[in-house]
Amino acid sequence: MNTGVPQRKSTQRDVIYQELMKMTSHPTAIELYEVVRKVLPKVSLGTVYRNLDQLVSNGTIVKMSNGTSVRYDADMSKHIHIRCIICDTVADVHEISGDPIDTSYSELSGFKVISCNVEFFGICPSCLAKSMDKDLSD
Amino acid sequence: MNTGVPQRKSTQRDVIYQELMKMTSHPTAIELYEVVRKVLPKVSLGTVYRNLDQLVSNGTIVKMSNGTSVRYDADMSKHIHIRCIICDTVADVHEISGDPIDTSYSELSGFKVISCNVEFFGICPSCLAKSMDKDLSD
DNA sequence: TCAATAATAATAACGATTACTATTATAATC
DNA sequence: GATTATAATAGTAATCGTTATTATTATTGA
Ligand SMILES: [Mn+2]
Ligand SMILES: [Mn+2]
Ligand SMILES: [Zn+2]
Ligand SMILES: [Zn+2]
Repeated sequence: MNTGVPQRKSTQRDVIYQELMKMTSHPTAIELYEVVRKVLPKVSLGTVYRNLDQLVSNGTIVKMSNGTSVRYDADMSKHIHIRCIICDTVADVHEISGDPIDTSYSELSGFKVISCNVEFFGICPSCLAKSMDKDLSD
Repeated sequence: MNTGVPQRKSTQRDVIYQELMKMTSHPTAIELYEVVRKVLPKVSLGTVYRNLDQLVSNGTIVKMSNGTSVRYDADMSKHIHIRCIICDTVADVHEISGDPIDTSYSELSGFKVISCNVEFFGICPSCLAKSMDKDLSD
């Protein structure tokens, strides 16, 4: 078993993290699994899930969800996300001047704050174009 | 079937929305289902899911997710959320002065913006107290 | 009243995630 | 280097939130 606390070296975890770092697509566990398999063909999906959870727990990566899919991001630089409600693409918005939100808000409720996710929802340029095409053919 | 667009009157949808409005707990679909059953004992879980989706689609309510549970909120006033990573409680933070985030950030990526969710993650006062107790008994 | 069809209840199916278990890999001790 | 303890893994089964299906019911408009 593994409850996330003790941690010894693991080739699988290293590859999972390295491959995630290379990606800018905010992959799901399964999408990342397909990538990791190319390096470690015998890796199991459970190992990907377990290690992603660990990496999230110790603050090495972040995960986000819209209720449909859970996506992971190894980019810990300050940025927010926007997700297309049509195709589920997640794009980064790095051009943040100053703190996007005031962390002190959260302290009002007596919580010990660990992390924060700011996520916009909308329609991506590609899906916008497609819906234009559709409108024209009416 | 129902793809969310046409909409005629429905007792079930009214009760689902009314009961959600009474709650401040940000219930899951199943939690809300248990409440709605007390009013409409024959309601089906699928109806709750279908109508919640509809209400989200037309902007009447919002949903949020941390990857584990999807929760719904009928409170559309400007506020953000903080969720306990231990017990999954979601609390409101209403004391927002001005916009918590600058919506213009998202426009940089060419998306048509529809909504935004700001969610903090942390440990709630109750779970903090419990972890204190635990530490003492070590 | 009557047709058209949106919405529902009941149930089956699906799929992402988790749990389980025997085996393997790691790190510490001797 | 051998021994030991146990974290981590691969493979698989089980779980469970959500969707899909379908026959039936309710709503709306003519
Ligand atoms: Mn990102
Ligand atoms: Mn709220
Ligand atoms: Zn899109
Ligand atoms: Zn808590």
